[in-house]
Amino acid sequence: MKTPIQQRAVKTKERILAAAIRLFARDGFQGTSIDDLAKGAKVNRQRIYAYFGNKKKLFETAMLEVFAGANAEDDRLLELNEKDLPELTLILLRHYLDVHRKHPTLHRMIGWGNLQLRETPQWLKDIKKKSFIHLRQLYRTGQKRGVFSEQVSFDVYIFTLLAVTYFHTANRITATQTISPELFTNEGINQLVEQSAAMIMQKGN
Amino acid sequence: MKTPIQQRAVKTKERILAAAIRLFARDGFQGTSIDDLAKGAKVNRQRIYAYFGNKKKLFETAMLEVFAGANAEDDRLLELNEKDLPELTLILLRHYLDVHRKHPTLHRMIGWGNLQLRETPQWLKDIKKKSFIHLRQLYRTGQKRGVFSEQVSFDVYIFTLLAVTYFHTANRITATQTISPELFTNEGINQLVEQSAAMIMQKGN
Amino acid sequence: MKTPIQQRAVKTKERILAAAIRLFARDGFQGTSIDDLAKGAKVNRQRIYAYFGNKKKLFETAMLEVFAGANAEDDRLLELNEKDLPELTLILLRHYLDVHRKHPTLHRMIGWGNLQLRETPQWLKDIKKKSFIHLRQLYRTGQKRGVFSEQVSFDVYIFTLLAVTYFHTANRITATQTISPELFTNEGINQLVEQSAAMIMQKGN
Amino acid sequence: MKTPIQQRAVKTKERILAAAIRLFARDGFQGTSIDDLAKGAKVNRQRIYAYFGNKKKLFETAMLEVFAGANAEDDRLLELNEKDLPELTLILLRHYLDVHRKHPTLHRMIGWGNLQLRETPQWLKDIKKKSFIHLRQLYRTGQKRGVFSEQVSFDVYIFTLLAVTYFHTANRITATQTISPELFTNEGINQLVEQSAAMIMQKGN
DNA sequence: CATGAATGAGGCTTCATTCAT
DNA sequence: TATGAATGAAGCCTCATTCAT
Repeated sequence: MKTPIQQRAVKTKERILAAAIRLFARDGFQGTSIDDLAKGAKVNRQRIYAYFGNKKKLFETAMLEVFAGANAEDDRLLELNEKDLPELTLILLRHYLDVHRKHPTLHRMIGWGNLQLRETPQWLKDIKKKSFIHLRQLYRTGQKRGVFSEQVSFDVYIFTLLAVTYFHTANRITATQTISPELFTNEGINQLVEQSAAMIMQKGN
Repeated sequence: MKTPIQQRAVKTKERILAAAIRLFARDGFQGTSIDDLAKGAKVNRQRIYAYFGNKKKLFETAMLEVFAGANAEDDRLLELNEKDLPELTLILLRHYLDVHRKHPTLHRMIGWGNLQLRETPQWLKDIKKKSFIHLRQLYRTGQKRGVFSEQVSFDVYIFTLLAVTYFHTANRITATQTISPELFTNEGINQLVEQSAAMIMQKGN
Repeated sequence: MKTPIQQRAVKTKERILAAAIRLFARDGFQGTSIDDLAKGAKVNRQRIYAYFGNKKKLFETAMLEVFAGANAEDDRLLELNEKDLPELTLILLRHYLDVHRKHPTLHRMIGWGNLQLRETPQWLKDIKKKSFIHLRQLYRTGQKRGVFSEQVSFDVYIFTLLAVTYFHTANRITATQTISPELFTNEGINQLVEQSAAMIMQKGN
Repeated sequence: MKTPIQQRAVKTKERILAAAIRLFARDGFQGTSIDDLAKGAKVNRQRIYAYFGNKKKLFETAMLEVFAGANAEDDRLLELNEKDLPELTLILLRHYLDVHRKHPTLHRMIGWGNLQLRETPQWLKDIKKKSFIHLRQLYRTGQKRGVFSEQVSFDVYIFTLLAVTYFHTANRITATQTISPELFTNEGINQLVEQSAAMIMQKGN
């Protein structure tokens, strides 16, 4: 019994998208050819155009898919509550590092996007909104309780956490040489997380 | 004493390198063609091969040039001394942001490099060494005087500062949407710097 | 008696043929893709192959349809009789211009055909025969009565009329520039018809 | 001793243009591929782009070349004078037929142009102006002397002659079948010319 | 030193057609 | 009857590079 033709198409489309994510993340938009994609997906070149229009649209679809996939992890953050306040920075640093670890294409897509996009894509907007609303409230509570400084806004706080985790993931190659290779060993990562958290949360000290 | 002909050659070579920096930073290695470079430098295509061998070597030369140029700014950091300790974090954040502002190709070259290079280039190795030696000593002094926590190593400290400034510069496009557009206004940048510094240096509070 | 399904098929076939005439006339054989045809007829690509075999056969069918449709207008000429002899040239010029006006795809199909066909298609053979038999007889009568010169054969006479009307219709774009734009205004057309008729029929003058 | 490189380039460019005229005239814009052109000119594909930009520009250049070449023949018409008035129609019909015979690509380029161009190309303008100024004056003289009717403008007169000669050349394939094959034999052409001239110039009869 | 000519490979995309449901 | 999936070839054009002057 053969697979219904529409399901075959779904599989084909998925194969293309999977290959697109893999290859675009690795080699970028310009570094990936339609031929590479077709071979990577084991698909006829023309199928790509049938399903995704052109290379650019496929790239955007792949990018969106990666962002959405990675961002789904942030749902876990909604379960954080006041009990977690003392360790919040540590938890968030570990969480964002973990997201990058689980979604190794994410930082590369962010990188390619920032380098190649001239304008901000609208679909990015609010992608992190849901978790941020929750975290912002939690942070506010933390400020009232003296866990966080009143001087430091939530935006700056979360910006710093995202910066550290992104920078650590994306700039491994240059930072290994320019700063210190030890920060990128397994042990180094732990130290980084703990010391960063201590530095940022030293209010309580 | 150079002959006029040699001087012309130097000018030509400089024009090519300048165009290479400008175009490679903007469009990346794959996004820039030899023709673009030739037109950008107002030079015959063949001159590029005569002076730089091939496209890849020219890219590497351009990258090195950008890194070296930007890094020269760090010499200013050697003048920092113990009097600056209380405001060190603020000073450094401003300095690194300023470097990116003065060398707008830097973060893009770092980005392309991190995405395209498979291995760490050796020449990056000690590029920041000189300023770091000085800063590390200063930081140690700060720790002894209780300005900085003993728990936080210099590597983590400087890593965080570089992360924040790089992230702010390089991820403007995505971060504008996902985090907050206000962090990228002139006023927002000041707030970011001051609050970050406060957060990181709050030991004293 | 046809079943609903068969009627649907007829409608589909007609839609395809109508789209084919429209698109082939406008863009030619090579300029029209099967996809264009399918979209133009709001039909699945495969239907075209089911009904017409392939692109070439569809083109030939469309061409034949246009020629036949336009030629049907010539039945009106059968009603011309000896009373019309003095104005015959005028009548015919107006008639052929009118045919082109009513069948704007005709001259384009003639054009594509003459440019693309290597050999004369057999089905064209006697397409104008019926009206020509009648007109030839009328012309002979005109010659006997001194309306037309004995020196000029019917073939040359009718050839000239067809040439003038076809040239005016088909070569608008080039003739507008090379000869005179005024011949292509509404008023200019009338002048052309009347002066041509006068020129050709000036025997009586 | 080798050919100077610039002369080689000239030869190459000429080969491309010659092939373009031959192939575009035969198969049209869409029917001719860059590969066909490259092979036809025994040239690397890329040379076409180096010298002519793209396919469309090459087509336009070829078209212009054909028109200019054919039009140069019209200089002969400047030598016509009042002595030729009685046979002017005959002379012109023969001349224009001769032009088509010597420039067999002309009518095809006109055909492709009329079918494919949406707007009138500006460069066509005035291409026939020089000879027309002379002929118009001659025709006016003929009218004064009673050789041509005052009723018939020069524009209509010359339009008719061009229509007949173009139609005969371009519509051979369809007209052979629909009108009469005999008009396209050598003898038939003579009859056509003479009878047409007689018909148009019968004023004097 | 500098230029323009030339090349072969590969880029993205669309084509006419056939297959499977 | 009708549809969507799939294919391989070919379309135009640009690429990085080398050659000849």
